[in-house]
Amino acid sequence: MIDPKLLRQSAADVATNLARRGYVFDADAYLALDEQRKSLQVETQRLQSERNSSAKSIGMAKAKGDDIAPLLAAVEDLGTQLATSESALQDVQAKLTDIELDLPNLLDDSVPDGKDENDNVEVRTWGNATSFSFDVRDHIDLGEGLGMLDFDAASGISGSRFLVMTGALARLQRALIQFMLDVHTEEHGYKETYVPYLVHAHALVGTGQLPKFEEDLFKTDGDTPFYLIPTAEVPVTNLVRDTMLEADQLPQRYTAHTPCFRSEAGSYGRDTRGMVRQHQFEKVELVHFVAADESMAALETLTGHAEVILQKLELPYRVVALCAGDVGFGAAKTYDLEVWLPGQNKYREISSCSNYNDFQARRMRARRRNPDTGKPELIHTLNGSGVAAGRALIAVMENYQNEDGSIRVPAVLKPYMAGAEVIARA
RNA sequence: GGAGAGAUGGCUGAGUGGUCGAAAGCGCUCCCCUGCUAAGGGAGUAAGGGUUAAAAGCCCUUCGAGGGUUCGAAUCCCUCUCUCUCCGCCA
Repeated sequence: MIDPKLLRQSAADVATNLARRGYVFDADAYLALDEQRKSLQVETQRLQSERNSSAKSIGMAKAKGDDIAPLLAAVEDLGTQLATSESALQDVQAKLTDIELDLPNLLDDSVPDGKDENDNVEVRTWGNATSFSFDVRDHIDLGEGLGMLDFDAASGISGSRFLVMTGALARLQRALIQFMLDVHTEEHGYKETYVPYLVHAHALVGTGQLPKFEEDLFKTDGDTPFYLIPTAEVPVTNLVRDTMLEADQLPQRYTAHTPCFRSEAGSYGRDTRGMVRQHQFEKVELVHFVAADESMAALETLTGHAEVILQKLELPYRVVALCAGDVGFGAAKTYDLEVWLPGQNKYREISSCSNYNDFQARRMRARRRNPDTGKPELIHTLNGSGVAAGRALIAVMENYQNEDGSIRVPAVLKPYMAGAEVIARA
């Protein structure tokens, strides 16, 4: 959520910033609504004040034993007036809140202009596109050739966008997850966490998936439904909801491995083949909680931590700065890591690292006490994939393939694969 | 699933219809005292919002959330969420 005070004072500037995303913020309509709110609030508060003082004098009169009947008569109409005024105020405030929850975050000035992913800016590359002396296969051919990847079985159980893996391939994904968690906890100072995969709506409002993106989520039945998490970002970031942190408790870094569940509504026809886009996938997530003035530096650090994973796996990748039109709803700035996939002959997103600044913190009421002023202030939150395990598995399969369809095990994963060098058809 | 008890400020915890935004303690800030340290004494210390150019001041809201009763609700009633205890079941 954008600071409502900023919206009121600089609505035009906010509209200009959001226009870079292609988002139309009707500043005049908002300000007109806010004017309504203001006059209703002044009137409501005047009536409330009147009620409070009369209630107080009735209380004192009663304590003295005086007759309170005339006092009661004097405030006869006040109740209904107040009720009318209060409910009108509530209506307007609800409308304002709806607008505010719908507004994406302000973009950082360093975000490049652009409409969609074609306008993203390459920041750096690492490694060279893997070269082969034979015709490369994609991960589907490789996995099915090994007899370890079965989309037919999965669709029989759950339909499209699910997969079944068996044997060494299933283990390879587990190895990737273990490896990533170990690097982040042992080398990058993250605290490993285990979190719920089913969450209440308010947690998703806190991180920004609700109320706007309900159709992207899976939801259980019942009066108080659960939502399946679309990313570990949701439960992990909500660790600081409604907290007041002391200065020495920041920064904090958390990592978690969770499955992620996404309905992929609206992505019909995209990546229908293979395991690139699934309803259920595994991911290792990184989350930072930092003081306000540290978040931009933290974004660089966080991105670097995700990059280390790809470097250790010796997978070629590039870092792109997302352009204004491609930055996600709650983020102020985002770097994507794109890994080289020989099977598609292009780079594909494997990690997305974002600085949310105070956008999520405001929704969650996550604050720290400023040691200089003694006053509470919103913290900043960041998160990034470190990295998506399903897509990392694809990248390993395709980049480490042999001519006979077997797959070499990356050096750093061998300890997690009982020392196996190669995955071959059994 | 059944029965019960709870949710109060940064934290612990009093408060069961009126002058209660809320005792006390802890923590924190400032000051004093003590030749170090430990300890002691005093004062201050919730958040969000409105009014304002800004501040001061004044006002409003907030005692888990939402409704209700009342002139008046932390306190009474209803619903929900969460926590704890006991029973049952269970990986």
